[in-house]
Amino acid sequence: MKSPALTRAPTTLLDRLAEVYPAAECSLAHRSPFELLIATILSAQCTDRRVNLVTPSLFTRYPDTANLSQAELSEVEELIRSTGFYHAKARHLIGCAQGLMQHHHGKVPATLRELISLPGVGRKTANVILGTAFQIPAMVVDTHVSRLAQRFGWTTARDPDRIETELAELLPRRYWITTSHLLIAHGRAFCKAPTPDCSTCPIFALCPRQGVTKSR
DNA sequence: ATCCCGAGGG
DNA sequence: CCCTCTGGAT
Repeated sequence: MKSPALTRAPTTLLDRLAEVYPAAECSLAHRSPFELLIATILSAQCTDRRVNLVTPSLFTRYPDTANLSQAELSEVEELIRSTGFYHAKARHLIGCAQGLMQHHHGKVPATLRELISLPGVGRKTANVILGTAFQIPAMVVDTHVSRLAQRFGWTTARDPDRIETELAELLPRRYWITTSHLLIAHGRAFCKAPTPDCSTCPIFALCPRQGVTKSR
């Protein structure tokens, strides 16, 4: 069945974004589900670059779920300090590992419900895991995706859950995770809050909103 | 000073 | 819906 909304699907814009950000999808794809879970929890309010700085030593010290589940809190805190929010994140990492050991045979589950029930895993993190590690259709809605979806006129909703629903209806399932990664990449590079860099934006010509948003 | 690829808790 | 948690980049 073909939804009328699907005709609004901005395929030209997405194709162009895919050209501009060819690596957007695979930036995290090389990680195992375990490593991706850890890296995604660490990425809250923190850039990838800083996450990539601490993960090597973290994974060397705690190669798998069993090791991490028995980690000393203060030791984990020290290893991840530079990513910010380290106290909460360290507790979440260890709590996740313990949850995986107790309820999932030490492995990362592949359902939204099970993922969200892990400490420190919310809807955004869960969808990153599903879409990127398990190739299950998933729409990741973070602050970038919300902002760009609004600027592009794909939604008028503010609530992330509603935005997720609307984008999921707007786009074919196989585009969900790709679109998420492309919007995130573009939101970081040019379409920033509150003032996007429209003058150097590589997709300005295709932007449904060009010039309307206050920009530089 | 101000802002980050969030989640949990009040 | 609000607040808090954190260091680092700009």
